[in-house]
Amino acid sequence: MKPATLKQIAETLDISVSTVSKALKDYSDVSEKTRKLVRETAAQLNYRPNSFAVNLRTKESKTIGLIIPEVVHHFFSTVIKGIISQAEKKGYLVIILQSNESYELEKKQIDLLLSKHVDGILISLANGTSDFKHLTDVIDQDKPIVMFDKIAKIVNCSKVIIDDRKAAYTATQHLIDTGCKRIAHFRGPLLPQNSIDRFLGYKKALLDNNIPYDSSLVYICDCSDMSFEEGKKNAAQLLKDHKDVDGIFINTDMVAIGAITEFNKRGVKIPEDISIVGFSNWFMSSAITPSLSTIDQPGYQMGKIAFKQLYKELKALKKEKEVRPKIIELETALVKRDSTRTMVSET
Amino acid sequence: MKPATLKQIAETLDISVSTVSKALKDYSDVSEKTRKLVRETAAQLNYRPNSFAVNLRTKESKTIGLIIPEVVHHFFSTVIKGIISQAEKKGYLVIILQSNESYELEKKQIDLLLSKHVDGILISLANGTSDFKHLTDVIDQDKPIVMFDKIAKIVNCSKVIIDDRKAAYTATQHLIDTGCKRIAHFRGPLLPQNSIDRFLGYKKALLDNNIPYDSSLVYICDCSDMSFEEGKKNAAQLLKDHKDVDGIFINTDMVAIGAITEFNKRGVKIPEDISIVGFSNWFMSSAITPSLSTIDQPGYQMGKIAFKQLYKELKALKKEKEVRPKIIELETALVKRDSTRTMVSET
DNA sequence: CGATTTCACGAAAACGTTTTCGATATTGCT
DNA sequence: AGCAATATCGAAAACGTTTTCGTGAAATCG
Repeated sequence: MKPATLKQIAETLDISVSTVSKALKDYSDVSEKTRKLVRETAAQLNYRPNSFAVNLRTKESKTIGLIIPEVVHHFFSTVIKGIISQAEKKGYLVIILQSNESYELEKKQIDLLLSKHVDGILISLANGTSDFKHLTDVIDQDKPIVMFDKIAKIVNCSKVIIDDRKAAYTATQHLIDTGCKRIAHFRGPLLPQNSIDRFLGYKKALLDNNIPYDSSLVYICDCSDMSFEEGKKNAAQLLKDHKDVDGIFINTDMVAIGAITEFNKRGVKIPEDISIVGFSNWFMSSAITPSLSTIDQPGYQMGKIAFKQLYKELKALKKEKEVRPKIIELETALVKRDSTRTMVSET
Repeated sequence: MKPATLKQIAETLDISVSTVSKALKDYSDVSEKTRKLVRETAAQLNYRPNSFAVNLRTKESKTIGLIIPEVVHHFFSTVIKGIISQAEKKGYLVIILQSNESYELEKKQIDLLLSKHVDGILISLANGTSDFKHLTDVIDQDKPIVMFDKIAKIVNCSKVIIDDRKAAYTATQHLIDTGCKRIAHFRGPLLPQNSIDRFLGYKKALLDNNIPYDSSLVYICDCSDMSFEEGKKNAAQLLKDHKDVDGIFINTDMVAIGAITEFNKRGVKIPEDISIVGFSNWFMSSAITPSLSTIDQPGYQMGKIAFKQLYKELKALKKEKEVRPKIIELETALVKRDSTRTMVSET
């Protein structure tokens, strides 16, 4: 019933444990004959190496930790999928923890992972995180850590990101190119780097086009699990505050869809009265009416690449090689749909 | 740099390893004085028990495995969230694997988890799974396994589910109550139990109301990642085949939203021309226009309860107690929205 | 044929913990 | 004082593996 051990194989064949171990691992100093014998009886006894013992001996668990702000989120779950599929290919399993966008929780989760001795950590930062000691602690323990999407520039580790500023610039430029003159921005929370960068990209695009930046056109939303509602609320508020706005660049698709729903309800025509560009290319963006122009953010690929980088560092560390942090930037793309007008030059 | 061990604490205090271990675990046979001393130096040296060694000794990893058909899925990610939040409370970590709705992969994932010696397994079956040896194998190894949502009735283990048949019956009855006479059904794949049960509930509701069952009104969709498209396609097909249909009960919200999108595009009025009830109460159901009447399926709670049951069995097994499988049925609720008419009695 | 190399194997330590069992020292009691 | 009971500790085995090192036998070579 219980899985067999090396010792049991050794006893049935009347050889030593060491030889059995070596036979199973194709060491050169065991004859072809006994090697075959060992393999056969191992199969017979349904031998499975006891991973606990292997871990203890080799000091690695072949397991990595993954911390994300929120599991129930289309973008993040896509990233997760990319990570676990890639990890599995390399024989790694992944333990998922959630920070719930809380710095305190994030710290606790890191601690949990360290105490479980994962080989490395993949993390996307919580919105609330502004102190990074818990992260540098990981690095100090010689455990590789790579951040993705929501990163901290200041921490010296590998990161895989997109160029949020550039993407936001492109999005805003698209609004301008299609004739928008007065463009609002629904931005994300104040702390996270990508929400800052998207804001900056928006601002720069305005200035480059000689459109004055007006801070009263910038609305904040938490992007929590209420983002759809926030989108509706902001849209309603915007209609009250600024009747002259004819375009909005919105920090994330879910909020944008909330806004569209609100505009639809109030008879505001999209894109004629107001054009909208979202961010992420969430699945629903193509389903809503009108479909949402947005920035495509390659989640699956981001997960895949993040793991690949971690894996590289894992291997390097094993060979005692020095690893230098790498910043990997993934390409984004503007997806033009029905929530923005066609380009003037295209008509 | 490297974490301290019991031995190091013992040496600095010039006592034995055993005493240190016992002091840290509050054994009664160590004096208050040394206990305090040990705790202090442990903190000083930043001691962390080596989980590999603990695992080996105690034969448990405080880790469970979770296998789901698809991570990028609103319902499942909600379940995942319920599971990890509950597991964390009890000091368990969870390793997530994906079956991609493939039986072969599912088998492989189970094997992976067993070889990693997880303490128990939580699983929602792949659509393709019709043989269950890989699951009974787990039970035979005395590892607890509990299924949720997509289960196999035949396997003798705990399950947490909803009453799909009843919920589908309620949904269909709601269509009838609001005046629908000819009701179609977009069903899920043929194998999974819940897709079967939902179909049966639909059928029974018809018969109980003396509406003849017409198999040509039943459309199948895979519910893969293309379900939105499938919804559109089925809706279009339905319009071609049966102009007289005035209500549809749809296996899952995503497909229903696809259908709504298609109907909207073709000018079919919902709920006047065709009423629709979905299944799951996916977030977007309340966002789409018209908002979708649906069956609320408590994903978060399902995850929570599934883990709780597994935890119970884990504890029972530790005490060598016999555990008898338990079937836990969660309540669903009909959520009435704008895709169905108001009840005749309510007007 | 003696010396050296190669081959095949085993003994044993090590990883860091937990737990049983015994040993000493202290206390309480008659 | 003598004895039992209790408090406090340590030695050591065990969990199952990996890996180093040593050893004898066989093979090779001059």
